[in-house]
Amino acid sequence: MPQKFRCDCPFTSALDVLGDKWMLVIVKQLLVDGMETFKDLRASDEAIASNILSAKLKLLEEAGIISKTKKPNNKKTNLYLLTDKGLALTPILVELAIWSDGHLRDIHPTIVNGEPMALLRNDKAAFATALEKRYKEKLARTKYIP
Amino acid sequence: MPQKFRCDCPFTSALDVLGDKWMLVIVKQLLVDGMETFKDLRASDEAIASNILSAKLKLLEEAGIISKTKKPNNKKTNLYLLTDKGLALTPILVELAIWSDGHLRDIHPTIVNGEPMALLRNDKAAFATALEKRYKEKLARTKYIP
DNA sequence: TAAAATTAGTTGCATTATGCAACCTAAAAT
DNA sequence: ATTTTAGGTTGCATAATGCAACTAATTTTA
Repeated sequence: MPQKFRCDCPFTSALDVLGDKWMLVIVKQLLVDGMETFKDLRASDEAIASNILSAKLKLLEEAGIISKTKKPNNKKTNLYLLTDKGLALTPILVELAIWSDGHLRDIHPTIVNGEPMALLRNDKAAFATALEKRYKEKLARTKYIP
Repeated sequence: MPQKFRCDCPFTSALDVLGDKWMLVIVKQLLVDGMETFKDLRASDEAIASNILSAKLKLLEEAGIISKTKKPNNKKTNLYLLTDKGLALTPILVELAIWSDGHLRDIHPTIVNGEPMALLRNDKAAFATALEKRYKEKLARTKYIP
């Protein structure tokens, strides 16, 4: 079924696609945590159930945010990779992390706070660019079978 | 009940608070659309049900993103206003709109596309600053009864 | 000042989304 | 040839969201 949109507002429309508990988390796992298979995503700290993961991967693919392909020389393992449309979500993720860093530590003190967070605070545009660059290099290394 | 967090990831933690269909839409209505009362929010294009609105306003207040106060000289009408923590969500909203503008028009051609979108495209930081400045001026004009 | 309208909700019930545990199939590894 | 692994599906439980009707207090109107 096609995506439903509540109205013509650009803010709201993004949330019609992305506004749930899992969509952006999965994008983050692919972009930031280096995950690329169903198994990777299942085994994450976030602990998504396999039926939910399956459903969300379908939605992400329908939305054009990820593409599903096979690992080279392997008929079993699927690769889930971000498209350009999915990579373009990087600045949103970066802003989410900045807000967490600045405004969530009081109620969630164990949020990670190492070197990468210092980089993020220091120059968010550079942080986003670095994430995108790293991911594009990974794509270039991956023998991509569309 | 206190907020539950899935893990210590700053990306995921923001989504534990904000990742649903309504939280950021309500923040947008307050920040961008100039809404401030229960009635305003109900009457929006997004058409939220009153029980859901009621529940989400409670959550937003518990999270410290909005504060509830009374309209001056009026015992009936409640004002919902963004706190600093809520105003700090502006860059997230701006990035969501940029992504919609650039990547959602193919599947949702009626997304608004006027003068404000041109400003957004041209300088997103200035756009965010202008939104925050306008809101702070509005707060200054509002006789605030905390 | 009494009646009408407005604001800010609540309540009960239906539908949809998410979560859990068990299960299945095909491919890969042993 | 057998076992293990990857990528799911299925059935059922719980939680989130949606709809329509209703209420209570305040404010406006007559």
